[in-house]
Amino acid sequence: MAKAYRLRGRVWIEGPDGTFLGYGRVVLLERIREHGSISAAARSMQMSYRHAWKLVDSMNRQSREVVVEKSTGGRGGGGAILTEAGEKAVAAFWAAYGDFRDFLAQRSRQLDL
Amino acid sequence: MAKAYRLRGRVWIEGPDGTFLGYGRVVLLERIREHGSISAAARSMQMSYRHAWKLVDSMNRQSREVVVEKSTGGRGGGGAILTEAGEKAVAAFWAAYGDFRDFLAQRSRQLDL
DNA sequence: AAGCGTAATGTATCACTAAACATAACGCAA
DNA sequence: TTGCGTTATGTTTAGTGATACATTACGCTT
Repeated sequence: MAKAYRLRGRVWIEGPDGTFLGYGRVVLLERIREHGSISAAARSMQMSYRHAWKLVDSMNRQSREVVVEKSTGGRGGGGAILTEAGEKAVAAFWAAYGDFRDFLAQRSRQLDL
Repeated sequence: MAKAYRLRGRVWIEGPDGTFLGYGRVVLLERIREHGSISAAARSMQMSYRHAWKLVDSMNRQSREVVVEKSTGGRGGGGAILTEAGEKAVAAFWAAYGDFRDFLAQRSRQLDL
């Protein structure tokens, strides 16, 4: 039996200005949908708010329609919600990601070294 | 027409001790085959000798049979050659890499955002 | 014995990214 | 008007990996 080699990798969706969606970004979007705010989403995944905010800003700037709508002040201090466009982006990424996982698994089996 | 999004990514072959082969490592192996030494190979791709040596060492330690045979001293100061096992490893990586390129191209076309 | 170009390593510096801090602005509620 | 939790940003501080330097070992050639 061969040494346990396997094919691994990463994929992301890129726009004209660099990375638009990657694994971490998509998880962040889902956490925002779940928690209703960028700060709570960041906390839930041990990410600094600063970093999370920048990622959301990057995604919003690269998307035709914003993926996250933010509000400041008010009851609870404000918050953020995932838009329809955001939902669609998340789904598109997971679809590609799932196929990629399949590709890696299949190709790992074919490795002969 | 949609904004020009595309799927991008990276793949590598991983062993029990981390990365075994990646794009840069395989190019390095090919340069070693071409130039006959680690130092000349490193120079040819603007890589520091230090780094190139570490990569070769990592690959050799992770492979059942070494991928590069090195000799020190002697006429020309020594050198390095790609072994048969090395050739096989290079070929295996390019095969997976080529399929991955196809996968990305195909999936990029299917992206609807 | 001396010289050459390479392998082999240790140490230090630089570059880039992520994380940590530190505030300000905002708008509703009490 | 004060307080609260969030968005919004600037600044500073690690942490990581690549790069640069510096040195030794090696073995053939002349």
